[in-house]
Amino acid sequence: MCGRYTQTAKLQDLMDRFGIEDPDFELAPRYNLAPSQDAPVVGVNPKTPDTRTLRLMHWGLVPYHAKDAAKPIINARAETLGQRPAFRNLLPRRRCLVPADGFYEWRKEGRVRTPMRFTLRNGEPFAFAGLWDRWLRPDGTPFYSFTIVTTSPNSVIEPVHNRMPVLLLPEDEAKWLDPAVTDPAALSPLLKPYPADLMRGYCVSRAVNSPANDSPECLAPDEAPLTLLRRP
DNA sequence: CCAGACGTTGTT
DNA sequence: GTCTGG
DNA sequence: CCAGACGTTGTT
DNA sequence: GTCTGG
Repeated sequence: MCGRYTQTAKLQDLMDRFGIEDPDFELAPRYNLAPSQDAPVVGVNPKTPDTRTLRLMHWGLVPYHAKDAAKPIINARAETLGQRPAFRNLLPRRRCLVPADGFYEWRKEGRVRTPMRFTLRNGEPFAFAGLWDRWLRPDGTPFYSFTIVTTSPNSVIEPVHNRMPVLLLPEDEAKWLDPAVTDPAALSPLLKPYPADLMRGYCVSRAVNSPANDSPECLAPDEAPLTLLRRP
């Protein structure tokens, strides 16, 4: 999973906590972020271990060795992160936090697919665990991109989907961003399903289905599926 | 050794 | 670049 | 993830 | 059906 999320508040919090200066792009809330779009990401930069970079990156990892950007990777399985050739070199040094405050999954009932939004119960923003990379376009200009780590679902997500994105516990965010931490064995314990009792989910408008709809309408609780079943 | 892949999800 | 498959 | 397209030639 | 774009 994890092919759509919301990001309306976490940035300032992360900037404060990690001493990041104002970015050179506008901070605008996003209600329906989709793969292949640009999203703000806080990354560990191996060349400047004492600082964190906040920049817009393309959702859909294009590995540095790629010949073209034709096959972006939007998710990475936590279970095999340290083994896959494409990821094992990124895990030690190219981790990132992807700020968010909700994500969407589609519940399947027959052929009806109802979008649901999952958030923390306390409504606080959070961060997905991500990996990023830099690819060089044919013209030599850098292209920054990231992927979101997924894991097995907790009991809140499980009725809807067989995977869920990794939400880092707030107390684990600093470790995920610490360039001094390079041991996969120290990192993989962070990539667990988020505690179910701290999460909730609710149905939202089918407006979410189109990535072109990037408005607060995507956040509003919706009971529309019931009206579809109503008979005169 | 060289050639070719390097990823996930969902759906049937 | 680095791993896998042949 | 969903929505929407699914093509070629020649010319600049 | 399958790929691309958002």
